[in-house]
Amino acid sequence: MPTTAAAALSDLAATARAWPFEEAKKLVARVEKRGGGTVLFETGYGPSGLPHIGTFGEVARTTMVRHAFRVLTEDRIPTRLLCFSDDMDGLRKVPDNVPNREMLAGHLGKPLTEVPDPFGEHASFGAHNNARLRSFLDTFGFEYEFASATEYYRSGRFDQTLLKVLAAYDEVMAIMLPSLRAERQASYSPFLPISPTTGAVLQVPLVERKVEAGTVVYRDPDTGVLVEVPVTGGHCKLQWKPDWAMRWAALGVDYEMAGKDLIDSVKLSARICSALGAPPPDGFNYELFLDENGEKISKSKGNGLTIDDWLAYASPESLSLFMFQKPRSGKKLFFDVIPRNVDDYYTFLAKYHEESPAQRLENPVWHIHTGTPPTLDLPVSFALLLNLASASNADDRAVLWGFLKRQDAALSPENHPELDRLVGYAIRYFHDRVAPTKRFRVPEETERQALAALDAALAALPAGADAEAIQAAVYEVGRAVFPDTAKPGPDGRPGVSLAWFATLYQLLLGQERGPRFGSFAAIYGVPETRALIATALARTDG
RNA sequence: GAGCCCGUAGCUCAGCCGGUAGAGCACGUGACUUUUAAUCAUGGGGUCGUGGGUUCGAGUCCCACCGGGCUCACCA
Repeated sequence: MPTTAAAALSDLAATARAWPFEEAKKLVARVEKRGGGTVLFETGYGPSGLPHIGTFGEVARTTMVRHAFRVLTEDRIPTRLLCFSDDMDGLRKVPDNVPNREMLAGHLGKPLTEVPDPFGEHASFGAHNNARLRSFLDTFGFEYEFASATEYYRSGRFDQTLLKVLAAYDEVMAIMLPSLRAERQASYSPFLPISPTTGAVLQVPLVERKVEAGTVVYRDPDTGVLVEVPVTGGHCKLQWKPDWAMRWAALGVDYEMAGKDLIDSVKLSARICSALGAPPPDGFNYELFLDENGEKISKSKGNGLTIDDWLAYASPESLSLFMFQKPRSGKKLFFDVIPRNVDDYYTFLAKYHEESPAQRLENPVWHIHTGTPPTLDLPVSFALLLNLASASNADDRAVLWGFLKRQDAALSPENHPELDRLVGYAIRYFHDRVAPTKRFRVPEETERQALAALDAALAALPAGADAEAIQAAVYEVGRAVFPDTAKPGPDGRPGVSLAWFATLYQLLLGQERGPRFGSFAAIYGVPETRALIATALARTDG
C-alpha cells in the first residue's frame, strides 16, 4: 500500500490513460534503462519569427508531459525544460512587419544575434526576438530555462560533439544526401562556416576536412580564396537537421515533440544523433493546426487563428484545453471553436471536483493546471453570454451585467470576477465578430414615422422610467402603426403585430430578434436607445 | 512517391481497458413573458464508410478495401 499522498497519486498515474501519462511512461522506461539522471525536455524555435500559437501549444503540451512524469515518479527524478532558440541562424529575408527594413537588408545572411535590432531595444535582432519569446512564455507562467544557440556555440558547450560530427562526417553525409535533390547534394555540407570577413553564415561546399585539427576548409564565395576555420567555438554552425541531432547528443535531450510536417526531419536527425553515439530523444508528432478549410496554418499565408485572436476572446486556460485535446488528430483552429472550448473548460472544471482521484487524472483541467485546478462555478455559459451580448447590443459590461442581474440579483462583478472576465470576452467577441456583420435595414416611410413617435414617447417618459413603463410606451406607438385586431390586448383594445417588434430589431439592432424591448431599453438606457433611433432615422438609401 | 489524420444524428463532434449508441447546435411540441431574445421541460431522428476476422458479445481490437483531406520530398 502506498504510504504517502504522492505515492498514492503515482500508483494511480501508473494506470492513467491520458496521453501525457502515456508519454511519461515512455520516459520512465528510458530513464530506468540508462540508470537515472536528470530528464531533459526540449522545445525549439527558429527565432526569425515571433512566438505563435504553435509555440504555445508545444510548450503547453511538453509541460503536461513533464508534470505527468513528475507525478509518476513522485518527483524523485529531476526534470528540466529547455526552450532553445536557434538564434545563430542566418537572416534569410527581411520580415515585413518590422521597422528599419533597409537597414536589415544590409545584414542578410548574418546570424540573427549579429544583426542589429530594428526596434533599437536590444543588442541584436536575435536578442530582441528572444526577449519576445521569453516574455510570451512568461505571460503564461511556464516553468522553463531559456537557451541561446549563439551562446551555446560560442561558449564551447557544443565543441566536443561538433568534433564528433566532423569525425562522423561521412556517416552524416550518407544519412543526409539521399534525402536531397541532385543539385543540392552537390553543394550540401552539414557545417556552415561563419565568414571571418563578412560575418555571414555560409552555405558552401567543403574543400577539405581536418579531423585532427578540428577545422574545415572552404572557398570564399566572394574572393575565391581558401579559408580554414575551426568547427568549434562558434566559428561554424550546423545545418538544421545535423544541428538538431548535435544538440540532442550534446545536451542529452530526452524528449522533444514536433509537428507532423517534421516527421521525416525527426527521423533523419535521430539517425544522425545515433551516429554521434547518443540515443535520440523520445517524443511524438502532433497533428498540425488547420484552418477552417483544413489547411495548415502558416504565418506567411495568414490563415487560421493567431494566439492574440484567441486571447482577445477567451482565456489561456481554454486554449490549453484545445491543446490538450487529441493532439494526434487534425484540429481546426478558427473562430467558431473558441466558445466551445471555453464552455468545455468550465464543464470539465465543475466535473473535476466531483470525480474520484483516478478520474481526475483523466480530466483535462488536471493537466492544464498541473494537478491543482481552481474551484469555480459559472452560473451561465459563455455561449449564453455571447447570445446575450449580441441580442442586447452590449457595448459595455454594464449592459450585460444588467441582464445577468435580472436573472440572478445576487450576481455582481465583485463577487464573481471570473464571470466578469467572461463578460469582457463576450463583449469583445460581439464587438469585433458579430457587430460588423450586422445588416441595418433602411427604414421605410411608415417606419420612420413610427420610430419618430417612439422617440417622442420615450422623451416624454419621466426620468428613471422602469421596464414596464417603457414597454407600455412601445405598445402605444405600435398599436397605432402596427395594429393586430385579431389579437386583442389585455384591456380589449387592438393588440400589436409581431411586425412592430421585428421592425425595431431590424432597424435598431441589425438583427431579426432581440430581448424584450422594455427591459432592453431600461437596461441599455433611454437616452442611449433614443440615440439608436436617431442613428436608424439617419440611414438613407445610397 | 512516402507518411499521417479523418469517416458515428441535418451540422460540429464525444465515445475511456470491447458489454444494448451520446452531447452541443438545428428542428418539433409545451411552459413562462400581453410580441420577440434568453431560460426551463419534452420529442423525433443514426444498418457507427464497406467487407472480412478475433470474441459469448465489436463504433471500440486485427486485416483488406473505398472515400475525404493534409503534410513532406528547397529552407527552418
